[in-house]
Amino acid sequence: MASLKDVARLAGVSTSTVSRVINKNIPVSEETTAHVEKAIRDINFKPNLVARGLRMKKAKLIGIVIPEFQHETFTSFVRFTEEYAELNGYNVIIGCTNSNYDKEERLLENLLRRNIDGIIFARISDKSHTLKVLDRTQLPAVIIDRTLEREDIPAVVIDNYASGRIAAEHLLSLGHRNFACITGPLDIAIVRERTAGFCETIKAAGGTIEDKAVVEGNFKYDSGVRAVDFLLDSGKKFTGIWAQNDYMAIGAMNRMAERGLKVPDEVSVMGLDNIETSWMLRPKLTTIAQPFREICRNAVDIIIRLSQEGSQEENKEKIKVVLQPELVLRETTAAPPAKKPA
Amino acid sequence: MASLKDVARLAGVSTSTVSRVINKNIPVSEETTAHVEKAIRDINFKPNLVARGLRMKKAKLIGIVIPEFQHETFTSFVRFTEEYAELNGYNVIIGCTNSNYDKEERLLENLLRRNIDGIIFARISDKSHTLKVLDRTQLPAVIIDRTLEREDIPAVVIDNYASGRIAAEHLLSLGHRNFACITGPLDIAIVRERTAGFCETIKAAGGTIEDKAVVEGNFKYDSGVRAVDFLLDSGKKFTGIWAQNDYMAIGAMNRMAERGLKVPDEVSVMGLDNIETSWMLRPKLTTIAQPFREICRNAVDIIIRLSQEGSQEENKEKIKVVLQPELVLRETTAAPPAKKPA
DNA sequence: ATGAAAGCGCTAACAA
DNA sequence: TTGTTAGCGCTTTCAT
Repeated sequence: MASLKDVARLAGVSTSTVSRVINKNIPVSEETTAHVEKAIRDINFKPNLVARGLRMKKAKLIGIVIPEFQHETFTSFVRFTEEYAELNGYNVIIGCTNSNYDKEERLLENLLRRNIDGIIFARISDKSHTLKVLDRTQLPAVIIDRTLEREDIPAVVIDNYASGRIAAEHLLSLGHRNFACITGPLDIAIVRERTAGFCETIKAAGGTIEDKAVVEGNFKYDSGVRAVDFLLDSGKKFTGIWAQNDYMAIGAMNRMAERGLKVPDEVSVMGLDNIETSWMLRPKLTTIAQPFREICRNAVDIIIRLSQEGSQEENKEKIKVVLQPELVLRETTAAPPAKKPA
Repeated sequence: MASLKDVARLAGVSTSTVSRVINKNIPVSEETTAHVEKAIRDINFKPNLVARGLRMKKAKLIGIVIPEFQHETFTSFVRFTEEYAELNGYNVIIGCTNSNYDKEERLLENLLRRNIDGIIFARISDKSHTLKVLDRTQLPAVIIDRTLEREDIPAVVIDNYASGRIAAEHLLSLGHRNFACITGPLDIAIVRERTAGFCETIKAAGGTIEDKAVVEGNFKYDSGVRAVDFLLDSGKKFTGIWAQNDYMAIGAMNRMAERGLKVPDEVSVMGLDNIETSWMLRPKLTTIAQPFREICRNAVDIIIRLSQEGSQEENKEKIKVVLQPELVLRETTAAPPAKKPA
């Protein structure tokens, strides 16, 4: 691999001149520029990013840390982060914690030792050790898919209240009056917002959703199954149910089918996320799409901006980007049956 | 962040001594070692990986390049590569080409400029420019999920012939005699192997699979749909069908349902991969599992070994690891109906 | 067993 | 506008 020095020798200039030509930050005469550029082309020179990274303490590298790979939401985050980062000349190091505290710590540490430009976190915990390290190091960081108590870390999220509202409005517009909801873990703020959006919209429209018909899940398939069992076993009446992600919605839907409830004839089901599986099922799941690409675009933008600004202390405005989710109409919602369900 | 120099000063030794203590490659007296280790602990020193990367021309970084994120197979590759790499102290840079030639080139180039230790490719093309670059640079590389014409690049694959055999054997054992198959793109060697495994096993057992009942797909959902349309429209008789990945199998299954064919009562369907969606469907898809974790473990092992050996020219043994797929029995296969299907 | 010094490839003062 | 020099943080001869 050719180095700056090779180019300099070939072009008959100093290495700093070559560096200037490459970085275009300091004026170089047109003539010299031409020579240097020719030399660069001739030996197909590309600056070594490790050397640059050592010198500048950043090297166009972004880290993304996700809690798991099984949920398509997280692979979508990785996908679009990589896509948008690469478009901007950044590469991305990927790390998956599996919600393992130690691994999260190791990951963060290694990323720091690599002089990365910034980190994007999906779903980090409020109490995470990571947050302290982030404070200490001043490393640009963005959190996506949830917010934290402390608001000094930039966040990109969807309008979670709106997602609940959209679900409720759609179901209400079909004529439903009795509802149930399967939430994510209630210690997460966005989950409470989603729930509020759903329940408040329903109540404002005169619909009914009992407290006991709001069942806490954990975003996994099985918790959708269990929630339906609970709802049915305790005799809750509902014709419309919203699960706060697609996996739970699918679990719920399958379970209802097993228990003889027809979707959407007897119960309408909605999810959130719009994962691939949601349209491969029969009936296809009506859901609410998260704008994954937009989320990542914003997150990457923030990292790049922060990293270029340097850590200008004054610049501590709170950054919070809120994006709008969108209804995806498919086959699991319909008007409620004429008479009340069992 | 503390540096080697800080440790050296604190311990009252030279930086080279500290380096030796860390790398344990050159003897250091027990006493000095103790001092240095204490100093390291005291200031919580961790060697900067960028500096090390510059100096050593490798920095415990592995690249993985996939063609897309939509197929769960590829995210699984990323998942387990990261998992196993991290276990060995490596981080991974992820790149997705979207089958875009230019991006593949840029990605490779950037990885090289980062002095990575090696690259894992999923599904690179035979004619790829990348292969030439790989030759030139001597960078450790492994290809997974397909083989290349040229065999000097290490490969980790499943026994694709066996996957076809397993599918056929299962269907035959249920009593099926008439078959169809939806393949991947036939220009890929593993696809031809899978097809051979399936067809040859069927024929050896006295079953029937017409040439025209082997339909070429492209591994995507839609091609499964189209294949079923073709098979049904052209009046092919079959009670057992194998699609060479789960997406096509699901497409096929949904399409058959739409056209009034009951799965598994009238037709048995099998896939390959064992993606998450396959068990969320109803009926759950009977399929063949790829040992994703094992594939990645092997790939990472090879990279690490190759990268540590250095490029010992003599050491050019062909590396090819073949792993066994495994039948996953679920609900889409059953004995064929008593009378022939339409 | 240890230290001094050079250098990986780059950028950024500082001089000229 | 350009070159010289130092240095990012580490490893590795080469001395001692």
